[in-house]
Order: sequence, then structure tokens, then C-alpha cells
Amino acid sequence: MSRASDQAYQKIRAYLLSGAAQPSEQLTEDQLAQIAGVSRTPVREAVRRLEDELLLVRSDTKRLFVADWSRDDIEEMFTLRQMLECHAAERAARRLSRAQVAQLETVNRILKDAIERPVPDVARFLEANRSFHELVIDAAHSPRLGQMLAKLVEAPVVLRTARNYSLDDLRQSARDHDELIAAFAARDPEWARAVMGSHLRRAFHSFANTVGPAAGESTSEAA
Amino acid sequence: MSRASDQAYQKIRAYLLSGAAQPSEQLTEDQLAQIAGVSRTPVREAVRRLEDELLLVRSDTKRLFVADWSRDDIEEMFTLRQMLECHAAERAARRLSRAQVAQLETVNRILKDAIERPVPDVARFLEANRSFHELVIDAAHSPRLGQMLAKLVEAPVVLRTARNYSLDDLRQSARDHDELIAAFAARDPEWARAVMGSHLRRAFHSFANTVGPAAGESTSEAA
DNA sequence: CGAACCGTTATTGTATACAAATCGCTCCCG
DNA sequence: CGGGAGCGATTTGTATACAATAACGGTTCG
Repeated sequence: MSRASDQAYQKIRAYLLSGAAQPSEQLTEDQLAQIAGVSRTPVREAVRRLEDELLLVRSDTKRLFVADWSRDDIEEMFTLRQMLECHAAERAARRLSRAQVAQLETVNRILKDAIERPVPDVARFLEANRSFHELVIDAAHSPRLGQMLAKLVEAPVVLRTARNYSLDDLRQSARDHDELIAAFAARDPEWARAVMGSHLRRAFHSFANTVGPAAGESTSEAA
Repeated sequence: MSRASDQAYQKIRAYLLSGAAQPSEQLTEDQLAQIAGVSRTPVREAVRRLEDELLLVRSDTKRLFVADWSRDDIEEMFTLRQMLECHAAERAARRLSRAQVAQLETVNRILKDAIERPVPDVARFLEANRSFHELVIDAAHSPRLGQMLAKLVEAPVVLRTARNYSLDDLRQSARDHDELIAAFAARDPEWARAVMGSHLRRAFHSFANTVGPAAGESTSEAA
């Protein structure tokens, strides 16, 4: 991560997530170059990636703007993620070795540790959670699937910065993981898929309620 | 498409598809710049896109190679495409307007015309087919879904260059489209999903048989 | 005879200067 | 008073030169 384009990517991303930039605000490559502390060349490369991750968008005339995500956008991403990650869980159930299952157990133990502390360590929880899902996706052994999911998972994680997690949510996640591990140990693809499905769907609702409370039917379908 | 980076993308892509480059052959940015007739800067941008589309791959040390697709790779892509495009069909069934359904009918009429000629016009068929699927995906109204599918659909289309289609395959496709239109007209998401599923799965087998005839279990999982 | 080291060459990565395009403003004309 | 053409300023796109890094080959030492 020492290369200038990677550094640019990291810094710009951090900048966007910090909330310092308003949604739909225009950004110029020069500004970003200044923020990242490198020249425009690597910035352009970083911007490409961020566009791909939909954190930045381009106008029809190639000008850059901070993406603004509607509630529909978020729901869409969760839906796609669910579809793909259920598939990943199913495949993983067919392929996971004992050692890999053990690894999942270890990671989930760390995750539980992070929860059950005087004050839950959310950063640690998120990191363990990320690891867990990454292990499952890797085990699915489907490079494109992994690539697509990386994009979908990244983005919402980003938005979670501001979010506050309830203890119940965290504990339920840990239990979901336990059941997922059971499904893997039993080599039952259908079970794994089902558990992953409810796990992610619950996550979506819990997420949606804290971010865009109601949303109703008012703005959604009309446009 | 007059921008240098677009031109580079087109030319390099055409070059790769022409078969002039062997799979796993190394390519340098300079070579590609020469082929595209522009400097390395836009070439690098084009290469990024082609990497994303998996026509090019990078070694761990950033060297560039022509991708070589295993049969497993192809199966994986068809599977993902099926999953996503079934979802698109389902969504489209809920949202398509009468006018859009009419448009699909028009396109499929063109597609049939292309088949039923003294000698079937495959290029015309493929173009109409592409249009048809694109209309469905657009109607699903899910930008990320569209983006992902674009990548998955592009690549195999590429490999089809050498392929020869049987008249039966072409006609079956046309019938599938008709049934899909019927499902849309009836606003039946489940029906649409099911038809799309069998449509694509058949396409996969028909494709796989002409490309990598047997594949069996010999080379696949071991590596 | 083999293997590790070092210098050369090839290749990718970055900075900068310049070209093309777009934007926003003013000014002119209807 | 409104709309559009033109112009200066801003922004993106491309070429080129140079820096950093990785591959290659030869040589030397064990």
C-alpha cells in the first residue's frame, strides 16, 4: 500500500467517509491530488476505483461528484449482496475443509470477545465480521463472485461509520455465525444458504432503520 | 468514442479477440500503445477496463498477460449471469410498461427475421439478442445489477466469435424470448424468472459443448 | 556443478507540461 | 427582458520524461 495510487485511494476514500465532503459536491482532480499528496496521475487511477465502488460518480461531461445514496440504492445493494453471498455460502458448504471451519470458529470467538466486554469494541467486531465473511467468500472459490461481493460489501461498511449498534444486533450476528458454522460442519448447502439469507436480511433491516428510518413509498418508485 | 482511451480500449479489445495474442502471453504497455496508436497514458486506462472485464490479468508483480479462461471459469460466469439475470427478469416483470413489452416484441421480431433467411444472419441475431437482454436488464432498474451483468455478458460474447450456431439453437432462443414476453405481459415474476433460468442454462450447455467439448472431471477441480 | 549475488535491461509507476473540452459569465441582439 | 454567441477561466485528457521496481543473465564463490 505504499504506492502512490494506493495511497491516493486510501486517503481519498477516508476523506469521503469522513463526511467532509457533501453528497453531490463537485470535486476536482487537483483537489484530490492535494488531499492525497500525490500528482494527478495516480489520483486518476484511484478515482477510477472509487467510481467503480460508486463512492464517486461522473456527470455526462466527465466532472466528478460525491455520490449520494438513496435508500433505494442501499436496499438494492443489500439485495444483491444477499443473493450473491447466499450463493457463496452454499458453495462454501460443499468445499470447506475442517481446518477452514476451525478457522471460522476462531474468528467468531474473537468476534464474541469483542462484544462481551465492559464496553463492546465495535471496531474489533467489524473487523472480525469482515474476516468471517471473507473466509466464506474465499471458500466459495469463485473469483468473479468474490470480486463482485467485495464491491457490494465495501460500500455499506463505509456508511456504517456513523452508526450505533445495539448489543442485541451484535449478539444475534454472533449466533448467526454459529449456526452458519454448524451448517458448514454438516456440509449442508441448503442450510448454509438459508442462514446466510436471514443473517443478511436482518442486517439490512437493522441497518435501514438506523439510517433512513421510514422511507415509506413516498419517494421511491415514482422517480 | 473518439477519445484516445476509448480508442485504445476498442483496439486492444479487438486485438485480443482477433486471436492474435496467445492466452497467457505477456503484453507490455508499450506494445499496446503501439497497437492502439496512442501513448501509454490512455492505454493504462483502457487496460484497467480490460482487467476489470477479465480479458487481461496481472501477475503478482504487475506484469500484464492475456487471460486464459478455463472451462470452470466459463461455467462460473454463466452461473453468475443466470443468478443475476433471473433476478433482473423477475424485477422487470413487476415494472415493465406496455410500451416496453411492445419494444421487446419488436426486437424479437427482428431477431426472428435474422434467423429465417436463406442463410441466417448471425451478427444480426446476436445484436438483437443483446438488445433484448439489455432491455430486460434496464427495466429491472437496478444500476449495480446492470453494471455487474454488463461485465458477465460481455466476456462470453467475445469468445463466441469462433462459434457456429445451429439453427435449432437460434430458434429455441427466439421461442424462449417469446415466452419471456408472455410472462412479462402477464406480469408474472416467477414465470419470468423460470423462463430466463432455463434460457440461460440451455445457452450455457450449448455454448460449453462447442467450446470445451467434454471437460469431464479430469482437469477441473484438481488444479 | 550449483546457487546466490550483482549489474544490466526491460517494464511499470509518477510527475509535469501541454492540449482539448467544458463551464460560467458577459455582452449583444431580438 | 430573455436567449444565445463568444470569451476567459477551469477542468479533464494526453504525451513525454523520468523514477522506481522487477526480470534476466553472467559471474563468482562454495
